[in-house]
Amino acid sequence: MKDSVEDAVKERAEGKPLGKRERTKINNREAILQAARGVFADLGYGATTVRDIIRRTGLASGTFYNYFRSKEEVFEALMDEGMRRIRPRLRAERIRSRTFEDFIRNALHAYFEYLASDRETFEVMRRNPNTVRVRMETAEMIAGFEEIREYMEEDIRNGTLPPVDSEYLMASVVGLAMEMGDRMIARDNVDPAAAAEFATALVLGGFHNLPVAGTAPAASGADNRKEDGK
Amino acid sequence: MKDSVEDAVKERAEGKPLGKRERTKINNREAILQAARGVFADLGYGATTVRDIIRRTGLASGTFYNYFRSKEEVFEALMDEGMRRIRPRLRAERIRSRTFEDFIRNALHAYFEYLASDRETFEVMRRNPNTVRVRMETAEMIAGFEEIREYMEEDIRNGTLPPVDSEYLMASVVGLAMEMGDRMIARDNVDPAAAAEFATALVLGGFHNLPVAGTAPAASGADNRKEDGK
DNA sequence: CTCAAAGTTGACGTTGATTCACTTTTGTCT
DNA sequence: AGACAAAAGTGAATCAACGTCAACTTTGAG
Repeated sequence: MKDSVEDAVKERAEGKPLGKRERTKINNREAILQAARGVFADLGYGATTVRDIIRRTGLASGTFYNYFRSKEEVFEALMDEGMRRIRPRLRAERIRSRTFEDFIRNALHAYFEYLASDRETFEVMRRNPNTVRVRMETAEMIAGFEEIREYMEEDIRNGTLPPVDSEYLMASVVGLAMEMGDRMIARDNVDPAAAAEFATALVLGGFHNLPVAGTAPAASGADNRKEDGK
Repeated sequence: MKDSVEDAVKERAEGKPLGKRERTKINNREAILQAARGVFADLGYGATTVRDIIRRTGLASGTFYNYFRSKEEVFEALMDEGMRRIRPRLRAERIRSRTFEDFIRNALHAYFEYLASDRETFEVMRRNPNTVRVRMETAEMIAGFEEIREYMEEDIRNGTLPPVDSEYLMASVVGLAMEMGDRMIARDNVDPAAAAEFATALVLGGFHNLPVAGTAPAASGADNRKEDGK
């Protein structure tokens, strides 16, 4: 396709004299992913067909299958890509955060900021004529969530965080962030800082009162009085 | 199919002498939904075909289309059904709850309780060989979420809840509950009470500190202490 | 008992998925 | 440079599922 310039740059940058074969392979893969991003965003995941994707690339239908086995795999690749971009940021925030509070605040900021910047990729999950939302649990995704959970466990071990159910806590934060993120993106003027602030306040305000794992769910005074005055 | 007994009961219960025509219509629809529940749970949403569903009912392919236009519509019907079962419970909790805290606590209990009881329907969203999760934003779903948001607005008006961004708050609670619910269901021994307690503590611990809507979210520094003491 | 309306059936034409024999491109070796 | 083998691209062909519809069956009213 259009080699020369970009590729030459790429070559030089990496010091590796990529052969033309390698280059087109990369280009084709990228072209497919790019096309897919667009089609998914336009038609929604359910409605797009492999052919819709190929059509946008100009490649032959057979070629597609040299790169991906199905549209699902393409979608997976896109999600993975997104997650791979976020994870290093989270890790960075983790490193520079001293306390659990810091980490949550910084991580949420990083997440909403990222989301706002890469809108298109994630709009896949909304922009659906039929309103079916999809989320794929790719290896990268699972690993990302698990990493967050591990940070929490660390904080439990070092006492910054009470010994709560780390899976639930991770799920809460993730669920909250994703759902809020969807709404944020849907708004007219996207304000990641505000969203992050909101989420942070909610999570940090509450985590001290969480029921402590292992203990009978009775403890932690503030709540769990199941309405019985009837 | 199998009329007689059940139907007779149904008839008597409603006082309406349903004709055979009406009855089979109901039965067929139910059979399709039932079959779909099973197939979705077995194969995952993406992989199931309309014909997989029909096959399990013994009906002819054409008949399916007398009831639903596509597998999406079936899925939608299933989701709607779930939501229609939950909403009255939430509404009931709403009525008997005096404060925002009460409502949140009771609603979360109701939700996790329900989820545990109707596992199969919602396992659709997990049990996926490919790990694609789907969620459908049906009219009923949207209305349900909106209803929750309205309760929150009410509480803002009557002062039980500070004037926070109700859409975000609703999204937070919903996202948190759904994600936690998924994990809860995946566990060996499902304990809705524990899940509800966890979620309640998190939400209620935090809502006092939420940034107040309308106020400029201006400062986005590492820590925004938004204490307008109310 | 008769008949029109309602509902069911499954074969059929379409469309998209996936394969694969064949062609073109690339890199290597002389 | 030229020849050749391996890699990659191509699109016609095959296959599966979709959704329709003309023909058939059941229902219920008269």
